[in-house]
Amino acid sequence: MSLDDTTLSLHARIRGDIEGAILSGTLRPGDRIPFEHELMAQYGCARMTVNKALTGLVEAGLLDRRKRAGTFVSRPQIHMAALAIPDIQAEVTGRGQAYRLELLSRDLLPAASVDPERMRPPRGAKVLALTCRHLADGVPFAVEERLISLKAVPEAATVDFTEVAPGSWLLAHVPWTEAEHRITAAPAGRLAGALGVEEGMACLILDRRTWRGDQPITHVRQVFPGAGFDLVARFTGAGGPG
Amino acid sequence: MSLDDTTLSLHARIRGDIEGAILSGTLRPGDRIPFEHELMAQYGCARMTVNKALTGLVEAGLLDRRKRAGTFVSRPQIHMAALAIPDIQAEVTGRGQAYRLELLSRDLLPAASVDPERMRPPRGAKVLALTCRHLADGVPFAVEERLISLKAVPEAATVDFTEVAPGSWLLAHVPWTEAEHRITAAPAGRLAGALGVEEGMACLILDRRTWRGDQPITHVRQVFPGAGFDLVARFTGAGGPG
DNA sequence: ACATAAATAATGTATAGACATAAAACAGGC
DNA sequence: GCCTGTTTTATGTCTATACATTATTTATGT
Repeated sequence: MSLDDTTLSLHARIRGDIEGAILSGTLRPGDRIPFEHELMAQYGCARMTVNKALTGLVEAGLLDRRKRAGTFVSRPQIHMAALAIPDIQAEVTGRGQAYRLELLSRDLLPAASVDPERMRPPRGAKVLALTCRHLADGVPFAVEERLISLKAVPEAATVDFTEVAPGSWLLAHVPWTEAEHRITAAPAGRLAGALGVEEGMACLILDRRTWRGDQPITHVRQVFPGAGFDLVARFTGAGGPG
Repeated sequence: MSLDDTTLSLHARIRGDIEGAILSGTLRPGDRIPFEHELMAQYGCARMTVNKALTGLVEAGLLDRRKRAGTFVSRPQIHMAALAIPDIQAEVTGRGQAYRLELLSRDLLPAASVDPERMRPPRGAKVLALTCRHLADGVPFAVEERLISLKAVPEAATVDFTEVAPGSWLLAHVPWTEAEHRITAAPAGRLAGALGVEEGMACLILDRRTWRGDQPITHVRQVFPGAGFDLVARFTGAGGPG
């Protein structure tokens, strides 16, 4: 089962063997895998080493363990895929295109005047409202309206967002604990005018809200022309297709 | 820092303390946390116990460790959010609406005739091609074109997909290791006609491909009318907003 | 038969110690 | 200064052992 082991620690090799057997289908959901003392004998190591491998696979969601009963292959239940939070600036420059940012508006709003559908900042907090246009090789390809709670990110008030895109800056500086994405298709309206597309053209709208604990950090609505822009999510892990 | 500990194991408490300090912002990205021997003294336990807590936080992506240098709070780099793979059937019935499936076409294709952009099945494999329409309370709201590699899922050839939606069946029966989603906005075209929307109406198109190892399992293109249908992805974890 | 108690067998947690490994710090020698 | 070894130090891995916990099995008393 195990391949080349010269570079791998033993617990990583045990883990890899079992993971491989599960992902290849040799071990199927519900199957019991050998007891710790059997794996000890099989690999000629201490129980703690086997235990470390199995504990890791439990955390990864591949195994379930029950005292006295044994260790079993989990039934796939995490039907999730990862959607990369698009860092527009990094993606454009990563493709070798020239990225340019235009700051169309910048306002400081009191918390009370913020649409609660978009963000519910704490009472009395100030909110920075930005409207930006993103250009690749001089051609506009995205417009974004963003709210940033200065209660959560006070440093944002002093950042020059004509140089670095607000999304890139936030990605690098502020950790979040919760995020919600909402993806919609809609005909080009008010915002899409700045993209230079025809009225009524199908556009992709990405709403993203992030929090740290209970505190809202940012809300952004990004509008992309439907033609030529996809959101791509790629995921490696265990689950079931649908 | 630690709250109630009566029910938690010591390594879990250490881990929770550090995780809490990171998520609350007390510890910031790049900060060094105490050395193992300092945490040993602080919690009055063995190094292995501290090590187990820290190793778990490394696997969770919250910490980075460098020999000789110490242990540091990770810079948010996992800019990912989870996009639930939509189980259309479960979602509709979960909202208390009546779900109905219409199988518009069912074909068995040789591997060679499959568009390689959609799927690259192994030579000689047969591919099941399905076209379905999903209805909620009698109203069509999604159309899907799906390919299923019978090499990967031979049982699919015998399933009656007029009863259970192919997505739901695959979710329950077939594990995958890799998935790719591609989300596009486009005006209603050929497929969207079956939705009963006007020509040119903005639609949301979701392409999903899944693999187990190198082997392709399924490709599906689902078309939703732009009005009234969002994809929502919610994620709890550590990262940075953008 | 049936409820209850005890033995058993698996995982869960923790320990103290040992050696390996890698990167930073420090020394010399040029 | 600059390069090159050497030492130091923190993490990485592994061991052998101990006791705790929990679900199952077996034994026991009525």
